[in-house]
Amino acid sequence: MKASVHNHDEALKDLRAKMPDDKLLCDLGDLFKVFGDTTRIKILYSLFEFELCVCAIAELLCMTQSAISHQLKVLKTAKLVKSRREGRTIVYSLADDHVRSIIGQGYEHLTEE
Amino acid sequence: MKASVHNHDEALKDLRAKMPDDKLLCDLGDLFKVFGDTTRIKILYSLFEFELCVCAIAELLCMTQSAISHQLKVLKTAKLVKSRREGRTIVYSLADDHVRSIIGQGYEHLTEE
DNA sequence: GTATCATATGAACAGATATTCATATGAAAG
DNA sequence: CTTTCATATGAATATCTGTTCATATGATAC
Repeated sequence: MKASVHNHDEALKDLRAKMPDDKLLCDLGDLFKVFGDTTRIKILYSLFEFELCVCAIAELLCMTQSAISHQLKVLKTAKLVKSRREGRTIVYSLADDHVRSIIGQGYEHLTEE
Repeated sequence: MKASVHNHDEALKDLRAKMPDDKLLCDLGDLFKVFGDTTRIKILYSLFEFELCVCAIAELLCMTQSAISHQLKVLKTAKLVKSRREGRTIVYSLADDHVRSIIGQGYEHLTEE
């Protein structure tokens, strides 16, 4: 695992102490992985203003109900969306404002200069 | 592509007009995909305070120089890190503050309640 | 009850991706 | 100019992931 000869032990000793634990970093990666798919980004974006039922999202994005349902499950597991039954349809909405913030930051990074 | 019988054309007509174009949504997904890997998150985190050379990161994360180099290329292509030559080592640092903001928002989402 | 509508789910397959290994590049030291 | 050090890169592989297809669940209407 020794990748080099030159020494940075002093710098690394300090850094190692400050690094968050593996579990957290792993969870962070997993969270962003959820944002890292065009379909899921589109679903989240479509829920920015209104809540929508599954088939509305499917129709909007021109995709299969099954595909949307699978992705909604991923989003729900990550607590990015929540759902509510209304008769026989199930209505999804954003879970909280972090979704908007995170996407907003990403948007800024992309559009800036 | 018709996924249902019940009608939401009025709601969708409005929404369709407001959706950002596909290219942007795709780019957003691609950006978050870069954050969606534990190794890359660790690399970014290790650069939060100091700049580091490739072999320092490899040593810190107990990974191959090659693996780190490959991931640094991904991060650089996404403009999340920048590099500078210094003698025969190459020193990497965060490209801008969006990285910290985005990771910070993710962290909040995870640790909240 | 039975039929229909809305959604969920499991298995399977195709495409994407992270690491490894071997090697190439490129700078400094001797 | 040869050697060594630091990094980059290409190909190969094993793993992961998103969609599809078929089907199950669960609620309403008749």
